[in-house]
Amino acid sequence: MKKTQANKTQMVDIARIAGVSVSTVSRALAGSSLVNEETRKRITDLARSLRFSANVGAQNLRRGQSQTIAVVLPKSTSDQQPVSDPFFIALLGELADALTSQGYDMLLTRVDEARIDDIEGLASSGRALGIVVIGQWLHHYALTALAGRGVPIAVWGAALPGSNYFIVGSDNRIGGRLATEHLIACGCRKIMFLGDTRLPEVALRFEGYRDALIANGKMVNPGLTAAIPFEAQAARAALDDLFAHTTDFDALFACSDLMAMTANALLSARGVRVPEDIKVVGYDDLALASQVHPTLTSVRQPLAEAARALVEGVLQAKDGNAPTMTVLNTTLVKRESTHTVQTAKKKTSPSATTKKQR
Amino acid sequence: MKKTQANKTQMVDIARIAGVSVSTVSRALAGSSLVNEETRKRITDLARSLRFSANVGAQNLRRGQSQTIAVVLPKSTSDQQPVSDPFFIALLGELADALTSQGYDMLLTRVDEARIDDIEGLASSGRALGIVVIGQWLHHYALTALAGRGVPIAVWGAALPGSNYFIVGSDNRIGGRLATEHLIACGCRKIMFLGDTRLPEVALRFEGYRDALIANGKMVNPGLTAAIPFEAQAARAALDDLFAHTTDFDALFACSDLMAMTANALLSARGVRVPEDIKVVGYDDLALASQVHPTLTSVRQPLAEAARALVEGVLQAKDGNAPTMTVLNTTLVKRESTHTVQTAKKKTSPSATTKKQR
DNA sequence: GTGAAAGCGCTAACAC
DNA sequence: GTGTTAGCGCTTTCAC
Repeated sequence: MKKTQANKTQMVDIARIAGVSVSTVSRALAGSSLVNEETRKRITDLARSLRFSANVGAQNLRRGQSQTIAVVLPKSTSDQQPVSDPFFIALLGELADALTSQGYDMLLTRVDEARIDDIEGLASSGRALGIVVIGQWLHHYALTALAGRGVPIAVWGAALPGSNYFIVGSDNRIGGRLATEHLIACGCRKIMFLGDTRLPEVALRFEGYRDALIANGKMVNPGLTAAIPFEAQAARAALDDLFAHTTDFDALFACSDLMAMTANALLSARGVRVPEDIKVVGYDDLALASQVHPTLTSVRQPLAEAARALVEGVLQAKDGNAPTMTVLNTTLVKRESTHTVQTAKKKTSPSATTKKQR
Repeated sequence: MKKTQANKTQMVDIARIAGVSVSTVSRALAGSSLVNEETRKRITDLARSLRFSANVGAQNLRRGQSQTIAVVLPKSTSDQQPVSDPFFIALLGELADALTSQGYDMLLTRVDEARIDDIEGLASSGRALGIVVIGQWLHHYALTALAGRGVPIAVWGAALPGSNYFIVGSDNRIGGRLATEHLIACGCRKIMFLGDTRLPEVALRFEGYRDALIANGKMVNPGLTAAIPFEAQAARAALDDLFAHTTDFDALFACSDLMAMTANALLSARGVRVPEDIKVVGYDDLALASQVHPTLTSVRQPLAEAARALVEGVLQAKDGNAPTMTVLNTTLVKRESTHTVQTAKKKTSPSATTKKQR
């Protein structure tokens, strides 16, 4: 008895039954016009009734290419959280759809940030034709090295001029600006910026924040900046600490919705009301943003477009094209957390209780 | 010039440089003890410095098996949401880790529920050795058919006795019971059950709910049941409608944290306080449950274990073993949303405003 | 229009 | 210990 792949039907079986050669089966199934219409129908019908699917590995081997794209979700070594931010998940979902609709398989891998270099194997082993890297990154160097070695990668992140790999991101600077302008328009005068500016994307959002302040004749107040991390637990601790020390602000601009929600929860627990006492803007416009109370004003990034651009990027990278940066539009979605309230304001508003600067 | 896989180094290159045959390279890299220690070292060093990874497709083809497991996330046709519930994401993350740590690749696919049968191709094409199906399902029939055809599947869901495929789930009945008992212990007397009992898992949770009521000498009140769907938008609409018609309850037991949070938000918007006026228990114990205000009491399902069991399940299914059902422990995590408050209760408590039954 | 034959990159008998 | 050889299931020349 021949050693064969766990009794799966294969082309040779179909060929035998149909009384043709394997090549004809292959051609028929590939929709080649070289094959007689009648035999083609016979073969395709047979294949369908046998629930035949061609062995993809063999196809790839023969064709010298794969139809799979790897998606890499970095996880920080410290943070053992399964998946950090819902935002990445949303992007992941869009990626899955974008890939599927274009006929690619999606290989999902979570890699320890410390071993980011390992992802090269995904491409060099032929498992995937290219790699999409999602996530916050302080990894510019590693990614540059990978791309330099010819690994096809496209990265979700901030547009860093002169990088040698494909980057897709939203316009963080405009995003920061829109959020801040809205808060200013709501009458806020002490807008606290929440986010770690060491991250390129956050740095750009901060620039937008500054742009908006300056355009309105204000200055950036260093006391109104807090380097809150993205990771949930750490963010909560940092915010709690922050609010324990100061409440001398009348608005928060948080660099993620998760952060904004956590801030809301902590403020709420302290008896501070949103939006009456403090207005809050988040970033990402998660589905959840419209489910919580108060519903959250947020900066939306066009995820479906992002996914398409990332796929396009890897494919281009694979073909050896020069890297590009795709910057997508951001928009502000206004909701309850920045509503301007008509009713008499409590004089106990925290923004009135302490003096500027701590 | 030979047609070769986009200039990737392969075994033959290493063999040439090392002055040995391809088989020796293969053996050395596989860690075979048959090969001389010295040559092995030479070869492995060479491979490392060349950043060589063996072509996985060729390996699989030759070995007649794949090291990939497909994970399927059904999406309802109506609901165009990228990914429905954060719970599934959390499970997905755990699955990714479980698979990685056991040396398997994860192929992620989202399929339209209507075309659930298509997933057979993932296995029959050799892309994956088996399939993990995640998600709410009214698909028992389709899954049974798949398993009947020999497709190795393991499913996250409710334990349905006599099924022909591997099932992993948590103890929904105990979960429902724990939640309800806790609410009873908190002094609640009109506990509303939120969830669509057409779903097997929800039906079991409802049984647990009933168990707890009966054990405490109470009866199930049909007016205290609402078939809220899991999907966020629909859930919000259904809850909004529910609360518009009745507030004759003093506790909510929601079948997902997402549902509980939405309920919280809607109640909050109506001026109802949690936990002072109404106590709320969710299900899933999302990371978010401890980030919102009030923090949410919830039933936890052990996701890491679940992931391991699912992987184990597919592997067993692939080997043709008889299907098993794995029922994991559920535990109750108590948080603010069910705190018993000492301070004087407002008499405007909604639970006191209307009469039993609507 | 169809078949025969070669070979994708690798592994595993089987020789030596 | 190492090399030689024969495929894994498929696609694609090249014949006819």
